[in-house]
Amino acid sequence: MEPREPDRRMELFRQKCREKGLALTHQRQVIYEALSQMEHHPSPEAIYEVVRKQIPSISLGTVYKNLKTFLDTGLLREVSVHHGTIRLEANMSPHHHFVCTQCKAIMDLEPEDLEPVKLKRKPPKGFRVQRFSVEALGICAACLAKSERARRSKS
Amino acid sequence: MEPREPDRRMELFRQKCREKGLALTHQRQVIYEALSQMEHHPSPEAIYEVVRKQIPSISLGTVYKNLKTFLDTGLLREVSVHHGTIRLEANMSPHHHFVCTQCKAIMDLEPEDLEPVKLKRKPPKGFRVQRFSVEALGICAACLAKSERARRSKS
DNA sequence: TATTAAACGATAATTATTCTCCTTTGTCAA
DNA sequence: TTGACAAAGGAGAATAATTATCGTTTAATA
Ligand SMILES: [Mn+2]
Ligand SMILES: [Mn+2]
Ligand SMILES: [Zn+2]
Ligand SMILES: [Zn+2]
Repeated sequence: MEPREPDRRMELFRQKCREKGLALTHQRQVIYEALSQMEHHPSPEAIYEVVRKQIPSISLGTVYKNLKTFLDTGLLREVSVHHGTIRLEANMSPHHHFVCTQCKAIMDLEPEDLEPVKLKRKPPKGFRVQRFSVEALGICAACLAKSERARRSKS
Repeated sequence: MEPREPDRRMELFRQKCREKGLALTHQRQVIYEALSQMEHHPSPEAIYEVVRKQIPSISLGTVYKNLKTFLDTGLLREVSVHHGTIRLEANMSPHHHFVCTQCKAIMDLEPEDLEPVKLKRKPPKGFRVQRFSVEALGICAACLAKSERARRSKS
């Protein structure tokens, strides 16, 4: 992300790990630093290829495990909101979606229910925008009720 | 999609198949009809489970093959834009993305470069929206150049 | 410095998807 | 109608992405 100040970024990372009770392993630091220097929103494999140059013995499993841990503790963000199985629809009219991040339920969001999406500036050099996809991410009624119930039974 | 007029919908489907030179098999019609009656933006597995009730001998491979064919011919839409491998980033500040649908390249779209995203109406009953994800889908400069070159060498 | 839970590495297992290959079926011309 | 043939289907193997298992190593901390 910030190309300058890598030391500060890593110091924040170490602090966050301490806060969350995560052991500060060499692997974790190299994985996090590699990802934060990559501008391309990489896949685990792509991160693995970079990290391997510094720790040739690291395993792909370790990369996956730590990326998951980092996601769970809010150190990283998943760009690909639906990266699981493909989801399809026959409704070809332009529209958007509500997506429950827990159960992956998808509901329609009609374009007339949304303020028009519009760029204020030009896209990156040479990029041709064809359409916008808007997703309202959140929690559906069913999942909300479920987590309510869980919370109540604990207290 | 339209709960009424299933006959009209299927007639349009058959016409589209003829146009595109796709054989009108029983399997294809059942798959398409099943999907267009499902409101839930299903996965191939979910479609398979429904279709199996009408054609118990159908194979999952056939479902996958035809969904792909339908996507290629513009009969269906893929809701999950990035359904491949997971993509990550360390940049936790709220922002959006440009996504090349060919090579899956992802570039940042800063929120100040976009008109604010806002719902005009309430979300579906009980749904709690946490954030919006906006993706400007299109073709990146590199892929555009590549397809230009391909087109030119053909003519 | 010794203890110990957490993390690592190797590898097996799982899941989603695609491919291969042989059989069946839809299309189209006669 | 029917016959030829390419397209499509079915079974199952193969591949890709991800997760789980388990014995070994390491970071935390007393
Ligand atoms: Mn939809
Ligand atoms: Mn980004
Ligand atoms: Zn839900
Ligand atoms: Zn591209």
